[in-house]
Amino acid sequence: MLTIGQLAATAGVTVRTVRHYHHVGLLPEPERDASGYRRYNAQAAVDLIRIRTLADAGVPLARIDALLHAQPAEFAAAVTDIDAALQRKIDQLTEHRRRIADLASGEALVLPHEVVANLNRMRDLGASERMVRLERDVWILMQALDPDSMPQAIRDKTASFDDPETTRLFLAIDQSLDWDPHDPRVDRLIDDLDAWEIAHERDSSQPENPTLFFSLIVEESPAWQRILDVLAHRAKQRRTAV
Amino acid sequence: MLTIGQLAATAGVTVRTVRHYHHVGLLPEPERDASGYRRYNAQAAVDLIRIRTLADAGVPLARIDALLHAQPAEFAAAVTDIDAALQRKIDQLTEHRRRIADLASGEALVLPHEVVANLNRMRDLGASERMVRLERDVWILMQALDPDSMPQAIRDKTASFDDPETTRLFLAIDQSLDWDPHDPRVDRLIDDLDAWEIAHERDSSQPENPTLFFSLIVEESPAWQRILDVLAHRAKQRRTAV
DNA sequence: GCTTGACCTTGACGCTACGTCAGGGTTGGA
DNA sequence: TCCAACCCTGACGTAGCGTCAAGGTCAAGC
Repeated sequence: MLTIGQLAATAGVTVRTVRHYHHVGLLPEPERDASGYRRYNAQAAVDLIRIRTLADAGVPLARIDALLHAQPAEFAAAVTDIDAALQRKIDQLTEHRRRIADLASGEALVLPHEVVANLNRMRDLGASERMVRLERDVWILMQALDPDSMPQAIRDKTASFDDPETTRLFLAIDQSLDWDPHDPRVDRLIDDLDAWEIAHERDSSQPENPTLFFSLIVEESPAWQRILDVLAHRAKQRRTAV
Repeated sequence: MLTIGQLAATAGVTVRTVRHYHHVGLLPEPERDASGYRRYNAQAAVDLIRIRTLADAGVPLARIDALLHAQPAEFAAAVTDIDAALQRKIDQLTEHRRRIADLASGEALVLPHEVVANLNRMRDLGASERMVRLERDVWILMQALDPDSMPQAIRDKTASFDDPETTRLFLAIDQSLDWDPHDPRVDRLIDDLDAWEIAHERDSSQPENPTLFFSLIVEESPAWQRILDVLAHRAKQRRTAV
């Protein structure tokens, strides 16, 4: 007669594993001796070894019992089924590895290379890290909410760096984030931006749902709360006038 | 401001997922409105999307927070580390698939082909299913406890089928399992087996720890309890005489 | 004003296969 | 008699949420 430790050693598992199999009903509870110790016979050792043979092959515990008593045809079907499940998991993990490989740097985080290049160009132009992060977050939101408009938006943005006036405004925006909303410089910036919008009205393709983009910026800066409000108001007036 | 459902939809996850991230501290709890509802700003949406980008790539949740704030060098190191962990899992599952493929039939369960062939030959000779199962279990035990002696044991067993007397005894053993221990046929069988043992004493390489094998048989048959006892007694006397 | 359906809240169990204490009794050899 | 090594039950932890349960809130239609 074997104790639980001897049985476990025979099958190459831990004592906890044997008790777990009792708990889930995979291996029947044996008789107890006078002190309450479990006592196993040789058949239990054989049963446990057969269970481990399947478990070591990745068969879920819940299916092992049925498999041990299955006819060859059922057995083969179940094995095929389990093999397919294993393959699915492997495919999933392989996909994870592919994606992990794309995560070259923390900032990139699967943003297109052109966007990362644009962000770096912003840094070269003297933009603050805060502005770069804000811009990055806008791109992240856009990719999640409106991925179809990404290619055009990227082209527009890249082209904008070739226009000195746009670049100048961009840097002014960066500076203005910390201004008081009623700083007179804010009013001058609004005028400049309004003029710029009129000049570039042809390609004013708004995102589908601009609310989140706006709030992302507004959350960062009270001045920009006012700037966006005033600009929206003026644009509305223009449309009404027409 | 977004409700939890809107936030979840924005990032393509379930509400439960967002709450889970709050619970583990991955995403900070936002302000509540008058009725106790969570209210999120756009930054929360960006944060959640960044979290999911990593999670979708198989990064464990516990490591995501550190990764989001990591410098490029740390980030690259962590990514390499996580990639290696994924590869280990893939290798493990691949090994499972290899083993699963070996489980051609329930009876085989990774017993060597020669053993399965022997079991089938036993059936052909007229052995009962019970005897076949008993023999199979002995092989299973031997493979677990004393795999080194398997090849020789298999050769011996295979050869034994070519000896008519051994085969006759084997079938007699099968019959005897259900006999009463004091049936006179048991005594004649003991004499026959004793004579056989004497004739084959040269290759009596006992297994290292025969206890489990004996008990496997004894558990099945009271008659065999007596047979093994008597045979062991006689063998001991012979050794003493020498 | 009332109903109804969709949405929100917290709390808690379930899943997989055990690992790992905690707290306490049993055995066997020195 | 002591001590190490073993046994017992009970319960929490793991990873990442899914899925009730039981109840409050909101917005729209009647």
